[in-house]
Amino acid sequence: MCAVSTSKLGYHHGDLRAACLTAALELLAEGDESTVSLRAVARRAGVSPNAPYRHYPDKDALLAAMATRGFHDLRDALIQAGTHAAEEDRFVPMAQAYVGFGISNPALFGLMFGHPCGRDHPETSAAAAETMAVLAERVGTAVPADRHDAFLTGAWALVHGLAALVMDGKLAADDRPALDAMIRSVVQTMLGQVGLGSGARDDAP
Amino acid sequence: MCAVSTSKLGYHHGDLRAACLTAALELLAEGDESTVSLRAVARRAGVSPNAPYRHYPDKDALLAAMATRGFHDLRDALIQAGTHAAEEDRFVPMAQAYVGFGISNPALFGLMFGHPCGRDHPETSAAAAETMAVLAERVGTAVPADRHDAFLTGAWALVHGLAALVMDGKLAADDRPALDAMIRSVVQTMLGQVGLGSGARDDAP
DNA sequence: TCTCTAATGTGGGCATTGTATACATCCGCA
DNA sequence: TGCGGATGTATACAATGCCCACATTAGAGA
Repeated sequence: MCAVSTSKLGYHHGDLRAACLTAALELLAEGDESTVSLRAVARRAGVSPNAPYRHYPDKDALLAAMATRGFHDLRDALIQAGTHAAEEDRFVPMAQAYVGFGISNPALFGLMFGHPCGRDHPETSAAAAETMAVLAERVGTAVPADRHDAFLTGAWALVHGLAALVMDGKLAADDRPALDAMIRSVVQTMLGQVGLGSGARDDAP
Repeated sequence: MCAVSTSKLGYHHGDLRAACLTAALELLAEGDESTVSLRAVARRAGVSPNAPYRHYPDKDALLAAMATRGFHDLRDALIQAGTHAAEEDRFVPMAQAYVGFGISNPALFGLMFGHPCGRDHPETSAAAAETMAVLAERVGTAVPADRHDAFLTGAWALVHGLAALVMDGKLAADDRPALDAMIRSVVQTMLGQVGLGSGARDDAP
């Protein structure tokens, strides 16, 4: 996996920076945010407790790097979802991808949006902005001009709120197809009036 | 403030349970979630580090109690906002109250929705459900029946997403009136056609 | 009024965590 | 060959969550 002269893994690790990041993401996926301690990360990377400090000034920096990775993954998922749909009906699959990302990576999602770690880290903020730009760009074309900003904000808030509520267990989500159908129904109900959405279709694809 | 036979505050505190809760809420308001340590709470309550354990089995129980209080406050704010408006235009002030609560108590809001502490605590879940029931009840009357569930889910997701995004700094919110105007614009754009919003009817109740 | 008991608060202690400092080791370049 | 900077280690410290044994007190029953 590593391609940076991995030969013997002796005193020097090779690419400890990346190893810490993946170890931290694994730990986060296996548990919740409290599972990610710098020492556990170091342990998993097979390295002394303080070694990560050579690559991240403090724990928040590691968390911010994780959040950055999360935003990039979310961005890619949104792009892919957007390309597989007709221009007028892009919003539904993108909403499904957005919520789906949250379902698949709940702790990471919480880190990306809930944790203050990204606030002071420009890389994380940039990644977040980039992600939202995808949403805006892919959807903005089909929006009536007079309500452009309000609609974009509303659409973004809608998907984000859906994801947050589903992840919080406030909305039933045991079954993925049922969840996708629910998202489709909600999105079409909310956007069908504004000029987006595909009219009156409410069957699953 | 306390009315539980506060006489001398000697060895026994009088109502340490409540004192811990308010101390914890103060600490949360002054900083972020990491500011709330059980020991700091005990310190502020003027009591030994382990005294809180007589009233809360562990830290999560205290956090859950805080979240419960938060949900009750949010519920009250929603109720009050809903009563001060005409029936058809209730949703805008309620959305403003929802977001306003988040702005005023960002750390508490994050605790209420982001933290897994409320998951295992039925009191917290009940308070959350109660809060959402207010939103649903006050709005549900004006919704077309065929899309009832989808609309309620969407409306809830919309306000919740708005709050989350504003609090994350993704949406400009330096000025409160401007924020309220933005919320009004977004909500009316998304909901105006469905039967709510500032719409076409003008009979006063 | 006196005593016993359970509730409540204290004190000491342990493992874990984030982080600072000093030291060891190694790679690349002169 | 030798040296310097980058990288990892060792040691240490304060803070935290939580467990245990003990002290204190309030209040019910005699």
